[in-house]
Amino acid sequence: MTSEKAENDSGELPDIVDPGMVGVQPQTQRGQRTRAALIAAARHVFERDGYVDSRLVDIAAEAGCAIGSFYTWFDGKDEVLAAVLLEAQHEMLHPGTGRFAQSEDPVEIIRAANRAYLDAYGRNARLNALLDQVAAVDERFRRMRRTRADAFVERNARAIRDLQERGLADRGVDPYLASLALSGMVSRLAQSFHIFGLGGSVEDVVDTATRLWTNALGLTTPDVTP
Amino acid sequence: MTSEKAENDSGELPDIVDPGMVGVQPQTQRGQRTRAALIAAARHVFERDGYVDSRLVDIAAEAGCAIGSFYTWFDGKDEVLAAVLLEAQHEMLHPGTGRFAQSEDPVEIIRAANRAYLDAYGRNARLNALLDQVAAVDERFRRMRRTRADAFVERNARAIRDLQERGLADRGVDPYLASLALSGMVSRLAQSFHIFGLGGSVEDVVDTATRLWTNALGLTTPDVTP
Amino acid sequence: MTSEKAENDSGELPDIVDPGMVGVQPQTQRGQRTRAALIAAARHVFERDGYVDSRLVDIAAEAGCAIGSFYTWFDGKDEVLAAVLLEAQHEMLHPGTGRFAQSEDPVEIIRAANRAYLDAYGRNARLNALLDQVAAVDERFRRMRRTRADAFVERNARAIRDLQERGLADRGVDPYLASLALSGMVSRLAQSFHIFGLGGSVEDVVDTATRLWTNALGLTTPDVTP
Amino acid sequence: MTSEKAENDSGELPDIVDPGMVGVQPQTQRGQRTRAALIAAARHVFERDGYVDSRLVDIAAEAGCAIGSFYTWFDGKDEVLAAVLLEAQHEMLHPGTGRFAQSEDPVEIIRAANRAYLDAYGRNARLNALLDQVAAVDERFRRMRRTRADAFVERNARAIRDLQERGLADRGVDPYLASLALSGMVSRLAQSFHIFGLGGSVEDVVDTATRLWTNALGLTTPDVTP
DNA sequence: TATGAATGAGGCTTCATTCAT
DNA sequence: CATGAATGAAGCCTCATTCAT
Repeated sequence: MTSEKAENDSGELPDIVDPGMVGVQPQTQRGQRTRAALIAAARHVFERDGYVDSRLVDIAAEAGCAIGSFYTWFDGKDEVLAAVLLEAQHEMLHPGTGRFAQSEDPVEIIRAANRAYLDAYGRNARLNALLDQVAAVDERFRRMRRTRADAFVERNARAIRDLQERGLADRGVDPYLASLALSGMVSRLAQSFHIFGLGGSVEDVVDTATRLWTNALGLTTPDVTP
Repeated sequence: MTSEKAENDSGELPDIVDPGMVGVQPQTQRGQRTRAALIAAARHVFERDGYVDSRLVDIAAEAGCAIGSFYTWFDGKDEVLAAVLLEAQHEMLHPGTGRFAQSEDPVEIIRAANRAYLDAYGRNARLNALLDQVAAVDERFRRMRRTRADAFVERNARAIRDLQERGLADRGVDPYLASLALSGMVSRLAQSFHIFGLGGSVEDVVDTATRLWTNALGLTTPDVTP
Repeated sequence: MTSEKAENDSGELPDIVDPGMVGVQPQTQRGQRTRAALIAAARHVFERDGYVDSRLVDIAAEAGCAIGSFYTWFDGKDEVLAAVLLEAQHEMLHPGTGRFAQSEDPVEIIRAANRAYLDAYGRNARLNALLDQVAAVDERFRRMRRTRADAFVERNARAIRDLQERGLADRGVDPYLASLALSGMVSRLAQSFHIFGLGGSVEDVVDTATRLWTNALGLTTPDVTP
Repeated sequence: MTSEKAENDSGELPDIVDPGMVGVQPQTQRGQRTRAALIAAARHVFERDGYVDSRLVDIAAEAGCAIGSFYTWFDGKDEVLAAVLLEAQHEMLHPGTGRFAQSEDPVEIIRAANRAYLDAYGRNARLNALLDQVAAVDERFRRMRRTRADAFVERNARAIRDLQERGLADRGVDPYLASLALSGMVSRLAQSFHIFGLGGSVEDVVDTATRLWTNALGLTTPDVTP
């Protein structure tokens, strides 16, 4: 487990953004409003123009306040971005598999997790693309993305190890490496689907991902009869 | 060859960079030298500072020529980058699976392809990271990366379809989607290994990738005996 | 007393800071406290950061009050500075030579005055440096410093004239010019000693200053025997 | 001797400004001209507006070039100032006592030195004031001023020691401290005269300075007859 | 009185691009 | 072809000051 905060018993994933990184906290309602407006405006502008090409002037204008007010709450572009990501991280980290988790069938659990991941990715598609962009440019956000990815990889690695121990999954693969590979596979599919505009239905993608995942682990028997 | 997906008979992958994008061709030896020095310098500076944070001034300095000379050969930063990528694209597109391709065993062919991909990725790791970075910022390079990725996906999709038709691979998955997923999986592993510094040996990664890939397609029988 | 050179009968030196320049006088105890805290904080911040580089925000923070409260009491940075100097001016103007003044020996009187000056300068060294800094930037404080310097020059000029009239000091020099020169000399020594960190003991400096001063006026006989 | 470069045999004072501090050296005549124009313009603007209140825009405008060109040659305001001072330092360090130096009479030598100092100070009065201002704000220039002052103090200290050894000057004072005091005295007079607008003629000031200086060292016999 | 958020003019700085030699 | 100086639009950021609560 490389993430900073240990995962709790309920299977929650740890937070990613260091809250100390996100600027000053307002002490009045008015400040609250302005700061929130700035974060919303920043998300909008970032998603529209990209991080690199965005301008603080536009963010302030979109938030309906002066540029100086921006600096009342944030130290710069990177700090609002951190705040934007902090706001979005709950949604992005907890895809909400809960509703399907009651099933006993590992395959169904995996299918549910994949569908949840794809959905959550879609709801924050532009923000995910943004994080990719900014991670390519700024070390701090690269770490942030890495931490987020690790959270999923670790969780899935545990699940795989569990299946292996129960004699359900192929013991010929290292659970961590396998998780890294398969989690990456799903993440890539999500990217292709939601960002690059891969055609087809979500269900097809979920099905394929699940089939490959379970085949790979030996949970299902591939149909290879000629 | 500028078409995105065409492939010639010899099994070659298509070129990615539009040659019309890479600047002026020198008429003299002196020009030849300057232009080549600029490309080498650009690659060096890009890999060191990243595309966004690099400065033409540094590239010219590294190449040992004046900034004016840069504009003799290229129209701007993006054009040198295109030239840099053009120079590297052969290496990046043709990992050189040839030596193992003679084997009849599909598993060995896949293993060889995975190893070749990982090696090639490693030899151009920083350039790959660079392409990721720049793709996040510039549409044209996004397309370029996409084209490159597509080349692999298409090739692998054909291979999968072939295996399915020969009754060797699981018919339950769409060959294109499966290729997209599995190619992405290997690409992610390469990224983790060469860029993010995942521990372990290349062989472990190759083994895991191959095992998962072949399991997923039903080419191998996973070991799940309790 | 705002006149520049007037001196009252008791031999006191005139006040330097125009009381009309130092802001609003509080009507309540609470106001009293806040205002005093601001002055103390301002002195602290000014001495730490210098006048030019200091920020009102820091002064307010140091005083433990909001920036708005600052403007309740002062109109700006210059006004607090004036208040700071007003608080310190008594100490700076009246070095307290009294204890030695009873001596009849002119040399001893001069020595006592020099020692008193040096001591007083030291007790307010940082504030003196601050006044120098601010005088270089703001005409009003330049005048203030000038007035303060003049007070000493005038007093010493009278003393020199007195010694000349009593046949004890060299009549070949203009008393005012001589006072300007010798007062400046001692002031510079104080600066060197307390601000620039000249080595040596205070006594050495006092001795040298006194010897040179009295030699220069012919009060003592220099030792020049080979 | 605390200055960086040792004084040469001919009695020259060492340079003060570190030439490595003054920006880029032009490689063409055109660059030469622009850079020189910027230095001249900077001196003009600094002397008119003071260092703190001066704006780079004004300097560039005065030099007749774009603001970007300023940054071609200097890294910022401080660097031009260093260049300005470097240009002026020869004049300020070598007042040119030569014409009177042939006299054997120590008193006449001192008088000549004082007159030369006062003249040189006057020719660069505004620059001296500027240096004072900036020294109050920036450590680097404080050191520069200090070095310059030290050069004079050291030179005069040597002269005093020499006179003492020849049995001409009061042995009761430490030569370095005495030089510090007397050099400071003359410097203060120059300041009063040229910057603060002290009335009277230069000759009067020179006479007083010389009389006090020589009295102080015992080179002359003060007139104290009642 | 005290608070703390809002304001915005104005300075600084960067660097891709142009151009005269 | 090469050179290197000139250009200036465009962002960033600061902080004294104002103002509503």
